[in-house]
Amino acid sequence: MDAAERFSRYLATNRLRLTRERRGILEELLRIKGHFDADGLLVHFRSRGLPASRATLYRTLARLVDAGLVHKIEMEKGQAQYEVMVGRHHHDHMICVRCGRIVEFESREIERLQTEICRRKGFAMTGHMHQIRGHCSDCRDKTDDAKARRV
Amino acid sequence: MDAAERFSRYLATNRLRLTRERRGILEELLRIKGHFDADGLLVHFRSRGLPASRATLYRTLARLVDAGLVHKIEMEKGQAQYEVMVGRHHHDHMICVRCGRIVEFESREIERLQTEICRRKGFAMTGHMHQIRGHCSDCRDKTDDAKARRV
DNA sequence: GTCCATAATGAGACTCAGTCTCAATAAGAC
DNA sequence: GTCTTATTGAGACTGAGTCTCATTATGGAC
Repeated sequence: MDAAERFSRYLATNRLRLTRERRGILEELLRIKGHFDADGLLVHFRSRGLPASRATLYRTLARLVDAGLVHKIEMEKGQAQYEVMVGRHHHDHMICVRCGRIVEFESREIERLQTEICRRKGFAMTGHMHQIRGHCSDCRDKTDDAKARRV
Repeated sequence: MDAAERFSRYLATNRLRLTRERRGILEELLRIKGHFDADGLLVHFRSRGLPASRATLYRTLARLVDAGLVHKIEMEKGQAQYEVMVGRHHHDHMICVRCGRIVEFESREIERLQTEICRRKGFAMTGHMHQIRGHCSDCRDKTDDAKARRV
C-alpha cells in the first residue's frame, strides 16, 4: 500500500475528504528528502504555482502527521521541522546548535529502556522526543580551530 | 557553596550585577518545589507585591538557567516549564498529555548510550532533551474506564 | 563616601509561528 | 443532479517570549 493510498484510507476512516490541495501536498512532499519546515514549504508551493495557502499547508501537515506519514520535529525554538516517514522507521535527532544540521540516530537499546521505565512508572507512552543538541562534526572542528587561535 | 553564592559568582564572572530583583527572584524560587512557568511566577510575584516585571522575570530565568541553578523544560506547545536544580542532579521528564503532570525519570544507562552515540557520530553534545509523552497512571485508568464504558 | 560608566529595570510595543474565522467552494453520499 | 457538510484562502488573531528606550541603580575607582 503506497503513501497516497494510506492517506486516502486515513481520510476515509475519519470522514475527511481527499481534496486537490491534499493530494497535491502529499505528492510534493514525497519528492522532498530530508527535513523541511512549513513556511519553506509554502514558498516552494508558491514558486511553482501549486495551490495551497498557509492555513491549508499547516492543516494538511497536521493530518499527515496524524496519519503517520510525516513526522514533526518540535524544535527548541523557531519553526518545527518535518520529515516524510514513508518507507522509514522511527529515529531520533541530533541538532547542531551552530549550523542547524540535523543528524539522525536510532537506538533499539534506548527505546527498550524507555519502555521499561514507562512500565515501572505506570505510564502509557504515546510518543517521545529525544533530541541531542551540540556541535556536529564539522562545527566542532571549527570551534576547536577558533579556540586554538585564541590561545 | 549555596545557591545565592553560586549565583553571585556567576554574575561576577560575567560582569553582571546582583540587583534587588535578581536576589528576590532567586530567593523566591528556592521556596518553590516542583515545576513552574514564567507567567505563573509573574502572578505569584505580583500577588505578593514583590518587584519584578515580566521582562525581568524572563531575563533572570535565562540567567539562572545559564548559571545552572534552574532547568528549563521546553514543552511541545505552550509555555516552557522550569524547575530549580539546586541540590539535585540531571533527570528527564514524562509528560502526561491529558492532565499535564510531569513525572521525572533518570537512567544512567540511557545517558551512557547517548554519549556513545555522540562519540560514534563525532557529535559534541552540549545538552539533550528527552521527553516521554503519554498518559500517567491516573489518567490511563480514566481512559481505560472510558473505553470500557463505550464497549 | 562620592563619582560615574554602564548594566538593569519596567511598560509596552513588537515578533514569530501557528491557529482561527467566515464566506465561498467543492467533495462525495444518495 | 442534489444537498449536506468538509475544506479552502485571506487575513485577523493569539500566546509566549523578546526588544526598545528612557529612567534608575550597581559597584569599581578614587
